[in-house]
Amino acid sequence: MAGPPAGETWVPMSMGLESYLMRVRFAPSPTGALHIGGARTALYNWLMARGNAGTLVLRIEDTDKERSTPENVEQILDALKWLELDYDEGPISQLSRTDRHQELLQRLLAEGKAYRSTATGDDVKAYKSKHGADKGFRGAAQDEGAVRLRVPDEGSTTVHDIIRGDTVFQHVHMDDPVIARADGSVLYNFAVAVDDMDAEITHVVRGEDHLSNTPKQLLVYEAIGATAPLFAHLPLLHGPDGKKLSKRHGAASVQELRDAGFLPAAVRNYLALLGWGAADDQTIISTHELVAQFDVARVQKNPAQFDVKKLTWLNGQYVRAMDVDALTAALEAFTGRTGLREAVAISQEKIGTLADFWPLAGFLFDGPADDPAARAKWLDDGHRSALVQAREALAHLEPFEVGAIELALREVVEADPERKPKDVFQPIRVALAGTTISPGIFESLAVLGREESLRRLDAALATS
RNA sequence: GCCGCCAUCGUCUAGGGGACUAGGACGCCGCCCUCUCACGGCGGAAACCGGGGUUCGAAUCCCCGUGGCGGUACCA
Repeated sequence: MAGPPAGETWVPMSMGLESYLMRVRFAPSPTGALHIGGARTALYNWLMARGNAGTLVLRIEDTDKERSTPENVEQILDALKWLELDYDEGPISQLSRTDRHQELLQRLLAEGKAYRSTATGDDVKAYKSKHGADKGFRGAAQDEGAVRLRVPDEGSTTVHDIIRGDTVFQHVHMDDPVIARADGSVLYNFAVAVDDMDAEITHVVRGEDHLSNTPKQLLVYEAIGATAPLFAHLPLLHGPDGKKLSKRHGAASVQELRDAGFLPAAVRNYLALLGWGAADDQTIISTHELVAQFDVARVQKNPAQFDVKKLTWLNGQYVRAMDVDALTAALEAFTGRTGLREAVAISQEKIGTLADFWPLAGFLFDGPADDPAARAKWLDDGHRSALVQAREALAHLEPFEVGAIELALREVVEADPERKPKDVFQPIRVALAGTTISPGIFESLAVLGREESLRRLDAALATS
Protein backbone atom coordinates (compact mmCIF):
# COMPACT_ATOMS: atom_id res chain seq x y z
CA MET A 1 0.00 0.00 0.00
CA ALA A 2 2.87 2.33 -0.66
CA GLY A 3 2.01 5.74 -2.04
CA PRO A 4 -0.75 8.14 -1.18
CA PRO A 5 -3.81 6.91 0.70
CA ALA A 6 -6.86 6.21 -1.39
CA GLY A 7 -8.54 9.31 -2.67
CA GLU A 8 -5.67 11.56 -1.74
CA THR A 9 -3.57 12.31 -4.74
CA TRP A 10 -2.80 15.86 -3.81
CA VAL A 11 0.53 17.09 -2.53
CA PRO A 12 0.65 20.32 -0.57
CA MET A 13 1.95 23.17 -2.71
CA SER A 14 4.74 24.02 -0.33
CA MET A 15 6.18 20.54 -0.41
CA GLY A 16 9.30 20.11 -2.44
CA LEU A 17 10.88 16.97 -3.77
CA GLU A 18 12.47 16.13 -0.46
CA SER A 19 9.16 16.12 1.32
CA TYR A 20 7.53 14.20 -1.44
CA LEU A 21 10.03 11.44 -0.82
CA MET A 22 9.54 11.63 2.92
CA ARG A 23 10.26 8.38 4.66
CA VAL A 24 9.47 8.13 8.35
CA ARG A 25 9.45 5.26 10.78
CA PHE A 26 7.91 4.11 14.00
CA ALA A 27 10.36 1.97 15.93
CA PRO A 28 8.98 0.73 19.23
CA SER A 29 10.86 -1.62 21.46
CA PRO A 30 8.60 -4.54 22.37
CA THR A 31 8.90 -4.37 26.12
CA GLY A 32 5.18 -4.60 26.82
CA ALA A 33 1.95 -2.98 25.78
CA LEU A 34 2.08 0.05 23.51
CA HIS A 35 1.93 3.04 25.80
CA ILE A 36 0.06 6.20 25.04
CA GLY A 37 3.24 8.12 24.41
CA GLY A 38 4.29 5.50 21.90
CA ALA A 39 0.86 5.64 20.31
CA ARG A 40 1.20 9.37 19.86
CA THR A 41 4.64 8.93 18.30
CA ALA A 42 3.15 6.38 15.92
CA LEU A 43 0.28 8.73 15.09
CA TYR A 44 2.54 11.71 14.38
CA ASN A 45 4.72 9.63 12.09
CA TRP A 46 1.65 8.26 10.38
CA LEU A 47 0.19 11.75 9.91
CA MET A 48 3.46 12.97 8.42
CA ALA A 49 3.63 10.08 5.99
CA ARG A 50 -0.01 10.30 4.95
CA GLY A 51 0.03 14.08 4.70
CA ASN A 52 3.13 14.22 2.55
CA ALA A 53 2.65 11.22 0.31
CA GLY A 54 5.46 9.63 2.27
CA THR A 55 6.26 6.14 3.46
CA LEU A 56 5.91 4.83 6.99
CA VAL A 57 8.23 2.04 8.03
CA LEU A 58 7.52 -0.07 11.10
CA ARG A 59 10.60 -1.46 12.77
CA ILE A 60 10.71 -3.50 15.95
CA GLU A 61 13.69 -2.62 18.10
CA ASP A 62 14.32 -6.04 19.53
CA THR A 63 18.06 -6.03 20.10
CA ASP A 64 17.43 -6.56 23.80
CA LYS A 65 16.66 -10.27 23.73
CA GLU A 66 15.82 -10.32 27.41
CA ARG A 67 12.77 -8.12 27.07
CA SER A 68 11.68 -8.63 23.50
CA THR A 69 9.11 -11.39 23.23
CA PRO A 70 6.76 -12.43 20.42
CA GLU A 71 3.83 -11.66 22.73
CA ASN A 72 5.03 -8.10 23.18
CA VAL A 73 5.45 -7.63 19.45
CA GLU A 74 1.93 -8.93 18.96
CA GLN A 75 0.60 -6.42 21.47
CA ILE A 76 2.12 -3.54 19.55
CA LEU A 77 0.76 -4.78 16.25
CA ASP A 78 -2.68 -5.17 17.84
CA ALA A 79 -2.59 -1.67 19.25
CA LEU A 80 -1.66 -0.13 15.89
CA LYS A 81 -4.37 -2.11 14.19
CA TRP A 82 -6.97 -0.95 16.69
CA LEU A 83 -5.85 2.65 16.25
CA GLU A 84 -6.23 2.10 12.50
CA LEU A 85 -2.68 3.23 11.83
CA ASP A 86 -1.28 1.29 8.92
CA TYR A 87 2.28 1.17 7.66
CA ASP A 88 3.87 0.73 4.28
CA GLU A 89 6.93 -1.33 5.09
CA GLY A 90 7.66 -3.82 7.84
CA PRO A 91 7.41 -4.84 10.52
CA ILE A 92 11.15 -5.27 10.28
CA SER A 93 12.91 -6.98 13.13
CA GLN A 94 16.07 -5.17 14.08
CA LEU A 95 17.51 -8.49 15.14
CA SER A 96 17.09 -9.81 11.60
CA ARG A 97 19.60 -7.25 10.41
CA THR A 98 22.43 -8.63 12.48
CA ASP A 99 24.63 -9.46 9.48
CA ARG A 100 24.48 -5.90 8.22
CA HIS A 101 25.18 -4.53 11.69
CA GLN A 102 28.22 -6.80 12.00
CA GLU A 103 29.48 -5.76 8.60
CA LEU A 104 29.53 -2.09 9.52
CA LEU A 105 30.76 -2.73 13.02
CA GLN A 106 33.77 -4.61 11.66
CA ARG A 107 34.40 -1.82 9.23
CA LEU A 108 34.49 0.83 11.95
CA LEU A 109 36.75 -1.43 14.00
CA ALA A 110 39.08 -1.94 11.05
CA GLU A 111 39.18 1.76 10.33
CA GLY A 112 39.94 2.57 13.95
CA LYS A 113 36.74 4.57 14.33
CA ALA A 114 35.66 2.15 17.02
CA TYR A 115 37.66 0.02 19.40
CA ARG A 116 37.29 -2.79 21.89
CA SER A 117 37.64 -2.06 25.56
CA THR A 118 37.05 -3.99 28.75
CA ALA A 119 36.25 -0.80 30.64
CA THR A 120 33.08 -1.22 32.69
CA GLY A 121 30.47 1.28 33.70
CA ASP A 122 32.18 1.61 37.03
CA ASP A 123 35.46 2.34 35.29
CA VAL A 124 33.81 5.13 33.36
CA LYS A 125 32.26 6.49 36.51
CA ALA A 126 35.59 6.48 38.29
CA TYR A 127 37.16 8.23 35.33
CA LYS A 128 34.43 10.84 35.36
CA SER A 129 34.68 11.59 39.04
CA LYS A 130 38.38 12.14 38.52
CA HIS A 131 38.09 14.38 35.49
CA GLY A 132 34.77 16.03 36.15
CA ALA A 133 32.74 17.34 33.28
CA ASP A 134 35.74 18.55 31.37
CA LYS A 135 36.73 15.24 29.90
CA GLY A 136 34.54 12.47 28.55
CA PHE A 137 35.66 8.88 28.87
CA ARG A 138 38.13 7.77 26.21
CA GLY A 139 39.33 4.18 26.37
CA ALA A 140 42.43 2.55 24.99
CA ALA A 141 42.04 -0.05 22.28
CA GLN A 142 42.29 -3.64 23.55
CA ASP A 143 41.71 -6.93 21.77
CA GLU A 144 38.61 -7.84 23.71
CA GLY A 145 35.66 -6.30 25.48
CA ALA A 146 32.77 -4.14 24.37
CA VAL A 147 33.02 -1.98 21.29
CA ARG A 148 33.10 1.74 21.84
CA LEU A 149 32.79 4.44 19.24
CA ARG A 150 35.62 6.93 19.29
CA VAL A 151 34.33 10.43 19.96
CA PRO A 152 36.61 13.24 18.76
CA ASP A 153 38.27 15.10 21.63
CA GLU A 154 37.63 18.46 20.06
CA GLY A 155 34.62 20.06 18.54
CA SER A 156 30.94 19.40 18.92
CA THR A 157 27.99 17.68 17.32
CA THR A 158 24.85 19.65 16.60
CA VAL A 159 21.39 18.11 16.52
CA HIS A 160 19.16 19.94 14.08
CA ASP A 161 15.67 19.48 15.40
CA ILE A 162 12.54 20.56 13.56
CA ILE A 163 10.77 21.32 16.82
CA ARG A 164 13.59 22.60 19.01
CA GLY A 165 16.09 24.12 16.64
CA ASP A 166 19.77 23.36 17.15
CA THR A 167 21.22 21.72 20.23
CA VAL A 168 24.98 21.61 20.48
CA PHE A 169 26.73 18.79 22.30
CA GLN A 170 30.39 19.40 23.11
CA HIS A 171 32.50 16.33 22.49
CA VAL A 172 34.53 16.88 25.65
CA HIS A 173 31.38 16.13 27.63
CA MET A 174 30.62 12.92 25.81
CA ASP A 175 31.91 9.49 26.77
CA ASP A 176 32.83 7.07 24.03
CA PRO A 177 29.54 5.24 23.72
CA VAL A 178 29.36 1.46 23.75
CA ILE A 179 27.92 0.36 20.43
CA ALA A 180 28.29 -3.41 20.80
CA ARG A 181 28.51 -5.82 23.69
CA ALA A 182 31.58 -7.95 24.36
CA ASP A 183 29.80 -10.84 22.63
CA GLY A 184 29.57 -8.72 19.51
CA SER A 185 25.83 -8.03 19.58
CA VAL A 186 25.12 -4.43 18.70
CA LEU A 187 23.41 -1.87 20.88
CA TYR A 188 20.57 0.51 20.20
CA ASN A 189 22.55 3.64 19.37
CA PHE A 190 24.43 1.80 16.65
CA ALA A 191 21.64 -0.35 15.26
CA VAL A 192 19.17 2.51 15.06
CA ALA A 193 21.53 4.65 13.02
CA VAL A 194 22.41 1.82 10.65
CA ASP A 195 18.80 0.83 10.17
CA ASP A 196 17.54 4.36 9.63
CA MET A 197 20.32 4.90 7.16
CA ASP A 198 19.62 1.71 5.18
CA ALA A 199 15.88 2.38 5.23
CA GLU A 200 16.63 5.84 3.86
CA ILE A 201 14.64 7.46 6.61
CA THR A 202 14.41 11.21 6.02
CA HIS A 203 12.70 12.30 9.25
CA VAL A 204 13.17 10.68 12.63
CA VAL A 205 10.25 11.61 14.88
CA ARG A 206 10.52 10.15 18.37
CA GLY A 207 10.28 10.96 22.05
CA GLU A 208 12.40 13.60 23.70
CA ASP A 209 14.01 10.96 25.88
CA HIS A 210 16.15 10.24 22.82
CA LEU A 211 17.49 13.75 22.43
CA SER A 212 20.71 13.09 24.28
CA ASN A 213 21.17 9.84 22.34
CA THR A 214 21.02 11.67 19.07
CA PRO A 215 24.58 13.07 19.02
CA LYS A 216 25.88 9.52 19.51
CA GLN A 217 23.85 8.38 16.54
CA LEU A 218 25.02 11.35 14.53
CA LEU A 219 28.58 10.30 15.26
CA VAL A 220 27.74 6.82 13.98
CA TYR A 221 26.41 8.30 10.74
CA GLU A 222 29.56 10.31 10.41
CA ALA A 223 31.81 7.33 11.06
CA ILE A 224 29.96 5.33 8.41
CA GLY A 225 30.03 8.28 6.05
CA ALA A 226 26.28 8.60 5.71
CA THR A 227 24.01 11.62 5.69
CA ALA A 228 21.88 11.96 8.81
CA PRO A 229 18.12 12.40 8.65
CA LEU A 230 16.22 15.36 10.10
CA PHE A 231 15.07 14.95 13.67
CA ALA A 232 12.01 15.95 15.62
CA HIS A 233 11.96 15.13 19.32
CA LEU A 234 8.48 15.10 20.78
CA PRO A 235 7.81 16.30 24.30
CA LEU A 236 7.07 13.53 26.78
CA LEU A 237 3.63 12.73 28.12
CA HIS A 238 2.85 12.95 31.81
CA GLY A 239 0.00 11.86 34.04
CA PRO A 240 -2.30 14.30 35.88
CA ASP A 241 0.19 14.55 38.72
CA GLY A 242 2.96 15.63 36.41
CA LYS A 243 4.72 12.33 36.83
CA LYS A 244 5.41 9.77 34.21
CA LEU A 245 2.21 8.33 32.81
CA SER A 246 1.28 5.01 34.38
CA LYS A 247 -1.56 2.64 34.98
CA ARG A 248 -2.89 4.43 38.03
CA HIS A 249 -3.66 7.48 35.91
CA GLY A 250 -6.56 5.60 34.37
CA ALA A 251 -5.09 4.25 31.21
CA ALA A 252 -1.47 4.09 30.22
CA SER A 253 -1.68 1.75 27.26
CA VAL A 254 -3.67 1.58 24.06
CA GLN A 255 -5.23 -1.68 25.21
CA GLU A 256 -6.53 0.00 28.34
CA LEU A 257 -8.03 2.78 26.26
CA ARG A 258 -9.83 0.24 24.11
CA ASP A 259 -11.11 -1.64 27.15
CA ALA A 260 -12.30 1.63 28.68
CA GLY A 261 -14.60 2.05 25.70
CA PHE A 262 -12.89 4.79 23.74
CA LEU A 263 -13.25 5.06 19.97
CA PRO A 264 -10.08 4.87 17.86
CA ALA A 265 -11.00 8.04 15.95
CA ALA A 266 -11.49 9.97 19.19
CA VAL A 267 -8.21 8.67 20.55
CA ARG A 268 -6.43 9.78 17.41
CA ASN A 269 -8.01 13.21 17.67
CA TYR A 270 -7.10 13.54 21.33
CA LEU A 271 -3.56 12.27 20.91
CA ALA A 272 -2.98 14.66 18.03
CA LEU A 273 -3.93 17.52 20.34
CA LEU A 274 -1.55 16.38 23.04
CA GLY A 275 1.44 18.52 22.15
CA TRP A 276 0.11 19.98 18.97
CA GLY A 277 -2.58 22.46 18.01
CA ALA A 278 -4.07 23.31 14.66
CA ALA A 279 -3.37 26.82 13.46
CA ASP A 280 -6.98 27.79 14.21
CA ASP A 281 -6.95 25.98 17.56
CA GLN A 282 -9.75 23.67 16.46
CA THR A 283 -10.61 20.95 18.99
CA ILE A 284 -12.64 18.40 17.08
CA ILE A 285 -10.62 17.43 14.04
CA SER A 286 -11.32 14.40 11.90
CA THR A 287 -8.47 12.13 10.97
CA HIS A 288 -8.83 13.32 7.40
CA GLU A 289 -8.37 16.94 8.47
CA LEU A 290 -5.54 15.92 10.75
CA VAL A 291 -3.70 14.42 7.81
CA ALA A 292 -4.11 17.66 5.91
CA GLN A 293 -3.25 19.99 8.76
CA PHE A 294 -0.68 18.26 10.91
CA ASP A 295 2.67 20.01 10.94
CA VAL A 296 5.39 18.61 13.13
CA ALA A 297 7.09 22.01 13.28
CA ARG A 298 4.10 23.27 15.28
CA VAL A 299 4.50 20.64 17.97
CA GLN A 300 4.85 22.03 21.46
CA LYS A 301 8.24 21.89 23.17
CA ASN A 302 6.97 21.31 26.68
CA PRO A 303 5.56 18.05 28.02
CA ALA A 304 1.81 17.47 28.04
CA GLN A 305 -0.36 15.85 30.65
CA PHE A 306 -2.76 13.15 29.63
CA ASP A 307 -6.27 14.18 30.69
CA VAL A 308 -8.79 11.37 30.58
CA LYS A 309 -11.68 13.80 31.19
CA LYS A 310 -11.05 15.67 27.98
CA LEU A 311 -10.65 12.41 26.10
CA THR A 312 -13.98 11.26 27.53
CA TRP A 313 -15.71 14.46 26.43
CA LEU A 314 -14.15 14.18 22.98
CA ASN A 315 -15.19 10.54 22.78
CA GLY A 316 -18.76 11.58 23.59
CA GLN A 317 -18.67 14.00 20.70
CA TYR A 318 -17.64 11.19 18.39
CA VAL A 319 -20.27 8.85 19.83
CA ARG A 320 -22.99 11.38 19.13
CA ALA A 321 -21.74 12.06 15.63
CA MET A 322 -21.87 8.37 14.63
CA ASP A 323 -24.84 6.99 12.82
CA VAL A 324 -26.86 4.51 14.85
CA ASP A 325 -25.82 1.51 12.80
CA ALA A 326 -22.13 2.22 13.23
CA LEU A 327 -22.53 2.86 16.93
CA THR A 328 -24.59 -0.30 17.30
CA ALA A 329 -21.87 -2.32 15.60
CA ALA A 330 -19.25 -0.81 17.89
CA LEU A 331 -21.32 -1.52 20.97
CA GLU A 332 -22.20 -5.05 19.96
CA ALA A 333 -18.52 -5.75 19.45
CA PHE A 334 -17.71 -4.12 22.77
CA THR A 335 -20.38 -5.87 24.84
CA GLY A 336 -20.51 -9.15 22.98
CA ARG A 337 -24.32 -8.85 22.79
CA THR A 338 -26.57 -8.52 19.76
CA GLY A 339 -29.90 -6.90 18.97
CA LEU A 340 -28.85 -3.65 20.57
CA ARG A 341 -29.93 -1.18 17.91
CA GLU A 342 -33.10 0.22 19.53
CA ALA A 343 -31.41 0.53 22.90
CA VAL A 344 -28.43 2.22 21.28
CA ALA A 345 -30.66 4.74 19.55
CA ILE A 346 -32.17 5.93 22.83
CA SER A 347 -28.82 5.91 24.70
CA GLN A 348 -26.56 7.59 22.18
CA GLU A 349 -26.78 11.09 23.58
CA LYS A 350 -26.22 9.94 27.13
CA ILE A 351 -22.98 7.98 26.93
CA GLY A 352 -19.40 9.21 26.85
CA THR A 353 -17.70 5.89 26.22
CA LEU A 354 -18.79 2.50 24.97
CA ALA A 355 -18.40 1.26 28.52
CA ASP A 356 -21.14 3.62 29.67
CA PHE A 357 -23.77 1.88 27.57
CA TRP A 358 -24.45 -1.33 29.45
CA PRO A 359 -24.79 0.21 32.92
CA LEU A 360 -27.29 2.64 31.41
CA ALA A 361 -29.30 0.37 29.13
CA GLY A 362 -28.49 -3.17 30.17
CA PHE A 363 -31.74 -3.36 32.15
CA LEU A 364 -33.64 -3.42 28.87
CA PHE A 365 -32.17 -6.86 28.22
CA ASP A 366 -31.26 -8.32 31.59
CA GLY A 367 -34.11 -6.99 33.71
CA PRO A 368 -34.12 -4.35 36.42
CA ALA A 369 -31.08 -3.71 38.53
CA ASP A 370 -31.40 -3.80 42.28
CA ASP A 371 -31.09 -0.40 43.92
CA PRO A 372 -32.80 -0.60 47.34
CA ALA A 373 -32.55 3.15 47.90
CA ALA A 374 -34.31 3.89 44.63
CA ARG A 375 -37.08 1.42 45.45
CA ALA A 376 -37.53 2.80 48.92
CA LYS A 377 -37.89 6.32 47.61
CA TRP A 378 -40.01 5.85 44.50
CA LEU A 379 -41.91 2.61 45.01
CA ASP A 380 -43.43 3.63 48.32
CA ASP A 381 -47.13 3.98 49.15
CA GLY A 382 -47.16 7.64 48.16
CA HIS A 383 -46.41 6.78 44.56
CA ARG A 384 -48.47 3.63 44.35
CA SER A 385 -51.59 5.22 42.89
CA ALA A 386 -49.58 6.92 40.16
CA LEU A 387 -48.01 3.60 39.24
CA VAL A 388 -51.39 1.89 39.17
CA GLN A 389 -52.85 4.60 36.94
CA ALA A 390 -49.86 4.48 34.65
CA ARG A 391 -50.24 0.74 34.34
CA GLU A 392 -53.90 1.15 33.37
CA ALA A 393 -53.08 3.89 30.86
CA LEU A 394 -50.53 1.67 29.16
CA ALA A 395 -52.39 -1.60 29.29
CA HIS A 396 -54.47 -1.05 26.18
CA LEU A 397 -52.70 1.91 24.59
CA GLU A 398 -52.54 1.83 20.81
CA PRO A 399 -50.13 2.24 19.27
CA PHE A 400 -47.55 1.41 21.93
CA GLU A 401 -45.12 4.01 20.67
CA VAL A 402 -43.10 6.87 22.11
CA GLY A 403 -45.49 9.67 21.15
CA ALA A 404 -48.62 7.90 22.36
CA ILE A 405 -46.93 6.72 25.53
CA GLU A 406 -45.88 10.24 26.42
CA LEU A 407 -49.39 11.60 25.86
CA ALA A 408 -50.94 8.88 27.96
CA LEU A 409 -48.53 9.29 30.84
CA ARG A 410 -48.81 13.06 30.88
CA GLU A 411 -52.52 12.59 31.28
CA VAL A 412 -51.80 10.53 34.36
CA VAL A 413 -49.73 13.41 35.68
CA GLU A 414 -52.53 15.86 35.11
CA ALA A 415 -55.15 13.59 36.67
CA ASP A 416 -54.00 14.78 40.06
CA PRO A 417 -53.22 18.51 40.46
CA GLU A 418 -50.87 17.70 43.33
CA ARG A 419 -48.79 15.50 41.08
CA LYS A 420 -45.55 16.59 39.45
CA PRO A 421 -44.20 14.86 36.36
CA LYS A 422 -41.48 13.09 38.27
CA ASP A 423 -44.04 11.63 40.70
CA VAL A 424 -45.22 9.49 37.82
CA PHE A 425 -42.09 9.06 35.76
CA GLN A 426 -39.61 8.16 38.47
CA PRO A 427 -41.65 5.27 39.90
CA ILE A 428 -42.02 3.92 36.37
CA ARG A 429 -38.29 4.29 35.83
CA VAL A 430 -37.47 2.43 39.00
CA ALA A 431 -40.01 -0.27 38.11
CA LEU A 432 -38.45 -0.77 34.69
CA ALA A 433 -34.77 -0.19 35.38
CA GLY A 434 -34.47 -0.81 39.10
CA THR A 435 -32.50 2.43 39.36
CA THR A 436 -33.11 6.15 38.99
CA ILE A 437 -30.89 6.44 35.94
CA SER A 438 -31.97 5.31 32.50
CA PRO A 439 -32.64 6.54 28.99
CA GLY A 440 -35.84 8.56 28.52
CA ILE A 441 -38.78 6.79 30.12
CA PHE A 442 -41.15 6.93 27.14
CA GLU A 443 -38.39 5.62 24.90
CA SER A 444 -37.50 2.88 27.35
CA LEU A 445 -41.12 1.74 27.52
CA ALA A 446 -41.38 1.66 23.75
CA VAL A 447 -38.19 -0.39 23.45
CA LEU A 448 -39.31 -2.85 26.12
CA GLY A 449 -42.72 -3.26 24.51
CA ARG A 450 -46.08 -3.45 26.17
CA GLU A 451 -45.86 -6.97 27.50
CA GLU A 452 -42.50 -6.65 29.22
CA SER A 453 -43.30 -3.16 30.46
CA LEU A 454 -46.53 -4.31 32.12
CA ARG A 455 -44.74 -7.31 33.59
CA ARG A 456 -42.19 -5.05 35.27
CA LEU A 457 -44.82 -2.59 36.48
CA ASP A 458 -46.83 -5.45 37.98
CA ALA A 459 -43.74 -6.85 39.62
CA ALA A 460 -43.01 -3.48 41.18
CA LEU A 461 -46.59 -3.15 42.40
CA ALA A 462 -46.49 -6.64 43.85
CA THR A 463 -43.46 -5.94 46.00
CA SER A 464 -44.19 -2.40 47.01
C1' G B 1 26.91 15.47 40.69
C1' C B 2 27.47 16.20 35.36
C1' C B 3 25.26 17.02 30.30
C1' G B 4 20.90 18.71 28.04
C1' C B 5 15.67 20.05 27.12
C1' C B 6 11.50 22.83 28.76
C1' A B 7 8.29 26.89 31.22
C1' U B 8 0.70 31.01 28.98
C1' C B 9 -5.75 29.58 33.16
C1' G B 10 -6.14 23.20 37.32
C1' U B 11 -5.37 20.63 32.10
C1' C B 12 -4.64 20.80 26.46
C1' U B 13 -3.52 25.04 23.77
C1' A B 14 -3.77 30.15 20.51
C1' G B 15 -0.10 33.89 20.45
C1' G B 16 6.11 34.62 17.60
C1' G B 17 7.71 42.89 19.64
C1' G B 18 2.28 47.23 19.36
C1' A B 19 -4.24 44.06 16.99
C1' C B 20 -3.73 41.40 24.72
C1' U B 21 -8.72 44.32 28.68
C1' A B 22 -4.10 37.48 26.78
C1' G B 23 -8.47 34.03 22.76
C1' G B 24 -10.50 28.78 22.36
C1' A B 25 -11.38 23.75 24.38
C1' C B 26 -11.80 20.25 28.75
C1' G B 27 -12.79 20.60 33.78
C1' C B 28 -15.10 23.73 37.62
C1' C B 29 -19.20 27.26 39.32
C1' G B 30 -24.13 29.59 38.30
C1' C B 31 -28.56 29.94 35.35
C1' C B 32 -31.85 27.87 31.50
C1' C B 33 -33.91 23.35 29.29
C1' U B 34 -35.77 18.85 31.69
C1' C B 35 -39.07 12.48 33.56
C1' U B 36 -33.60 10.61 35.91
C1' C B 37 -28.76 10.81 33.95
C1' A B 38 -26.81 13.10 30.18
C1' C B 39 -26.95 16.36 25.72
C1' G B 40 -27.69 21.31 24.51
C1' G B 41 -27.92 26.82 25.42
C1' C B 42 -26.32 31.20 28.20
C1' G B 43 -23.05 33.41 31.76
C1' G B 44 -18.78 33.31 35.31
C1' A B 45 -14.12 32.46 38.01
C1' A B 46 -9.36 31.08 36.23
C1' A B 47 -2.78 32.00 33.32
C1' C B 48 1.95 34.86 30.68
C1' C B 49 7.29 31.01 37.02
C1' G B 50 10.68 35.08 39.42
C1' G B 51 14.41 38.87 38.65
C1' G B 52 17.31 41.66 35.52
C1' G B 53 18.19 43.54 30.66
C1' U B 54 17.22 45.12 25.09
C1' U B 55 13.25 48.42 23.17
C1' C B 56 9.31 54.19 22.55
C1' G B 57 6.84 49.42 23.56
C1' A B 58 8.02 42.43 25.95
C1' A B 59 3.60 36.90 27.11
C1' U B 60 6.71 37.34 22.67
C1' C B 61 14.04 38.70 22.15
C1' C B 62 18.62 38.08 25.66
C1' C B 63 20.80 36.77 30.55
C1' C B 64 20.46 34.86 35.45
C1' G B 65 17.66 32.31 39.04
C1' U B 66 13.93 28.78 40.25
C1' G B 67 11.12 24.66 39.05
C1' G B 68 9.84 20.33 36.02
C1' C B 69 11.68 16.63 32.90
C1' G B 70 15.23 13.64 30.12
C1' G B 71 20.01 11.49 29.63
C1' U B 72 24.25 10.02 32.16
C1' A B 73 23.58 1.11 30.83
C1' C B 74 27.92 -4.17 27.58
C1' C B 75 18.50 -1.09 28.03
C1' A B 76 15.63 0.91 24.19
